[in-house]
Amino acid sequence: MKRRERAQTAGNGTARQKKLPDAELEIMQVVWDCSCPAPRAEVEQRMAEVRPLAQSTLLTVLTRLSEKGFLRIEKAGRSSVYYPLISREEYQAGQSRRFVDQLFGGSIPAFASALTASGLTREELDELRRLLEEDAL
Amino acid sequence: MKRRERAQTAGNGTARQKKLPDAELEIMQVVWDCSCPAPRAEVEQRMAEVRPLAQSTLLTVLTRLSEKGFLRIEKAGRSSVYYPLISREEYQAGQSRRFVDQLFGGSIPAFASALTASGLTREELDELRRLLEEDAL
DNA sequence: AAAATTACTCTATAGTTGTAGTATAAAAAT
DNA sequence: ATTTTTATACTACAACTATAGAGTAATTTT
Repeated sequence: MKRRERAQTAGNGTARQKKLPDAELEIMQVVWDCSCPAPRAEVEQRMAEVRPLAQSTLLTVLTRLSEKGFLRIEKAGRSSVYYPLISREEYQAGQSRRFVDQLFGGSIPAFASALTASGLTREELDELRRLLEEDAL
Repeated sequence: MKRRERAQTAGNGTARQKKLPDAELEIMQVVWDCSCPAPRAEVEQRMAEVRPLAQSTLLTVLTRLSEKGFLRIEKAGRSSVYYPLISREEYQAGQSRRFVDQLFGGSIPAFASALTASGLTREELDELRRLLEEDAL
């Protein structure tokens, strides 16, 4: 059984944005937290604070992220730097859409109920409502 | 490297609810759509409408779902019926929480922006806001 | 220049997911 | 009782994920 070839883009476009597995997302988040481009040392250091991983593991995952088109790895002097090829915000937006579609079949009422029951506090829900209102302007 | 044993519960509780992979979620959705308990024939038929799969594939995934504690499989006469051990609403609520935490680090403003930029229409966003307001009562 | 350090690549392995062929056992039909 | 049908279980396997050890090449230190 052959499966899909890896998209080289990872970008959004009209096609469905691919979901990153947990470990890859975690590391992508760290890269997004870093300066851009992100020097290897900074990625490594921040990662160590979040969740210690063998260096080779981190490097392996970064390579995968670049194969999937989420990062570009570039040599800067002796060491590497990492350019995110999709912004955190783009990824978050794309995944939000996917989430509503996949889990709720696009139903906004179902989504709203789930948020209400999700364990978010009343304050957080109020804040969300308020921010949606602002953003609507 | 040994990895975590499968939780037998799948329920919510305080512990983090495990995320189902795409194929399993798709089938779980079909089961939720069925009468409860869901007769095998009904599951099979509805699944065929959504996305045709070899019968053995469907059965394999259903078995996995039961191993993960999301379903109970029971014999009813000659054939099986499936009891969801977690409701669709519980699952949706748990995953919503996980989503906000994992992707936005719990940040409501980031979540709100992502929704705004997600491609949901203005009407859908308004509806969401309205429903959150209602639910807050 | 030899030794040590650094930075990375290659290789490896166990577990997960997606998908399905084949065997087996029970029941129904002839 | 034999054949056919059903219903399910067992087995399989390739791609994907999580994780890391070991090797290698370049750079710095002594």
